[in-house]
Amino acid sequence: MQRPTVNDIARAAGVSLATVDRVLNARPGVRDQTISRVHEAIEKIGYVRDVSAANLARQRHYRLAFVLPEGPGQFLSALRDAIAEAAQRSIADRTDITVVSVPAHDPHALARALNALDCDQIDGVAIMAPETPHVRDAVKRLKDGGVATVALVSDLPNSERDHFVGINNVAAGRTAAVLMGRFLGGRTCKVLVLVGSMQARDSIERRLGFDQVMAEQFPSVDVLPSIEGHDDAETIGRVVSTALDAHREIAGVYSLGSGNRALTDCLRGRGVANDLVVVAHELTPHTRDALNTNAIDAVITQDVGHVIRSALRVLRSKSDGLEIVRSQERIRIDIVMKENLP
Amino acid sequence: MQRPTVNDIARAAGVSLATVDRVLNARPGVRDQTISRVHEAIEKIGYVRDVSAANLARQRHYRLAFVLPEGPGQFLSALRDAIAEAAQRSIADRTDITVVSVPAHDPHALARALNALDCDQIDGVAIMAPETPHVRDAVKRLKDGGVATVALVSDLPNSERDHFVGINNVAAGRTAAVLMGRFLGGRTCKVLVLVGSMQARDSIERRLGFDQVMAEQFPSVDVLPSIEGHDDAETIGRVVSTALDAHREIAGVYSLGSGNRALTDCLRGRGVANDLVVVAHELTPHTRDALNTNAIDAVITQDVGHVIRSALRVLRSKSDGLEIVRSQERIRIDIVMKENLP
DNA sequence: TTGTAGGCGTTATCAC
DNA sequence: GTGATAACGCCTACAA
Repeated sequence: MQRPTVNDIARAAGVSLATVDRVLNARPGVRDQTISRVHEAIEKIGYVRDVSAANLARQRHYRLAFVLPEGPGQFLSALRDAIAEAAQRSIADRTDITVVSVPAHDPHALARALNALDCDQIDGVAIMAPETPHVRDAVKRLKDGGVATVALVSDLPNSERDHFVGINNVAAGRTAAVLMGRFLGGRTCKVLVLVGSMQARDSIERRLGFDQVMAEQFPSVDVLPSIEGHDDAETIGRVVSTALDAHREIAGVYSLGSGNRALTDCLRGRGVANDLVVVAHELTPHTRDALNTNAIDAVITQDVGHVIRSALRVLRSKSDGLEIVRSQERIRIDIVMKENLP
Repeated sequence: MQRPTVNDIARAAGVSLATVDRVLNARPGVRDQTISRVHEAIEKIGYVRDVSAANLARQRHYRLAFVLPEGPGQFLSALRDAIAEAAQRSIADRTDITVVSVPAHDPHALARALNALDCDQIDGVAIMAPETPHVRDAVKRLKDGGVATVALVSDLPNSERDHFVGINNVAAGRTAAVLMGRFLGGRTCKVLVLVGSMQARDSIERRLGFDQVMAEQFPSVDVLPSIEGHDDAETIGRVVSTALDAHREIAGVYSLGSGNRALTDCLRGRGVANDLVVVAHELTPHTRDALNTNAIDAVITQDVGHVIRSALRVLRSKSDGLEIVRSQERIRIDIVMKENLP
């Protein structure tokens, strides 16, 4: 009652191992008649290829790289941690993972880093970066060099990446809006929107989705123009305070980038943290803590572990020329509140 | 620049392959001195065992079984589908999966099915069933027979199961309550609670968590006693209608079991589907559809794919006597609304 | 067009 | 205690 092997096929079809292998791997040099005989045997005894054994024999190793922006930020550290953990596990799985860090907000350094990747030394790359012409060119070079490429967290829609691993940010913004609107409970009021920088496409998309839903479903809420915090604690404190002073009717804050620590500090400092409805993105130690203390009401996030594991699966499949199961690689938009904190 | 193998260790330590293997697998019959010599070599050249090769040589096969209640129900079908998909993928992974269906609500049939499992023919079992003394005994028998056992979706806290794969239902109920309370927006009103049968421990726990939060945070909402639908469409329609007639102030419905199809049909029939705040459990084609048509406002769910894959990982690890990474096996409480529908 | 033989990294069964 | 040596299921020269 063992699982059938290539030997069983060979015997059943009355041919040799090599012929079976040629058929299995669709290699040339076999008569059509023999091919069908082998296929029949495969069907009949229900053969399923043992992938590990195949990879072992093939000496297949996957050399993958992650290109990430440098800098702090708890989301990035979480991503790095997830990569480190995956790398640890993957080493037993004939997969070597390298992390390339590039200075943030430096398109040229990014392009240099991407162009420094040797297509012959690498099977796949996951890139987290804003899209620029340089990046597009670099991705094209990788593709031409036969390297599988995925965009990570932030899509590169106009580049020839093989896949995007991350959430739909318009939908994420819409989700934030529904929570905000419903938590505000139909009040006539204003909502502050805090953003890192207006440039980032993620922020633009989230804001877009947020505005759509607020306009459609919660017309009594006035969504103020975005204020930019530039990922800087002091700046965030200042602009948020200024806005709160200017608009007394503010009942909610939507934070769609990083800088949640500075935001909640500011709100706590003014003693309004528990009164305002605050919706933020990305589950980090800070936002987790803020949920626990009711300074943030809901967090929209994506599971970084899933993101990384999906990227790895996709890169391996693509570099083998296999198709992926798209449904399985869809990253979910998670809603986290104090009560369902993982 | 290849990855080091057992041969490299053998050469570096000046011993044979067999000795290296004995050390690697902690088998007896090696001098302490030799052991440390080998360990040093392993450290020095940074060896990591190739799991696929090991499994290949070991001829290890995992024979796992899922014991599930019979009957319809979209959650169960989703679970079955997920198992089928996992089985499909696992066949290439030396794992054979069997599904055992037992009549629902029949403790003796369940016990018989569990006792029919041959401990020598099976490595692990995942059980989805209510806990009874018979089940406890059956689980004990499996454990004594060296079979790994996990409880699936519904815990068996007093049995000697190795692990529970599923969500904390008290927390799930609390999550439902926060959404319900906040979506009701501070109104003074009543909430209907619909349950399949009051017996199921999942339902009891969810109701418990729900009541906790409603009492603590939303005292203006009156949560009515549970009404039982017994998973029967007609019954559900009747009891829900009766309750709605009896209490005009009902503004929300919490459905904590199955029967969501009948519930939404009833609400739609009365034309109140869009006015009431409805929170339900488990994402199925019906609840998905109801979210899209605004008949349900939020669904608390768990990813069945994750549940099954986690169960498989845990069963494999446990049957190898390995410890699991608990954090990685934690199933999340997912909140799904129309806007973040996967 | 087909077959033979050896090897991938690990484990297991023998001898010594 | 230790070491050859033959599997495991598959792939790939090289022969025929």
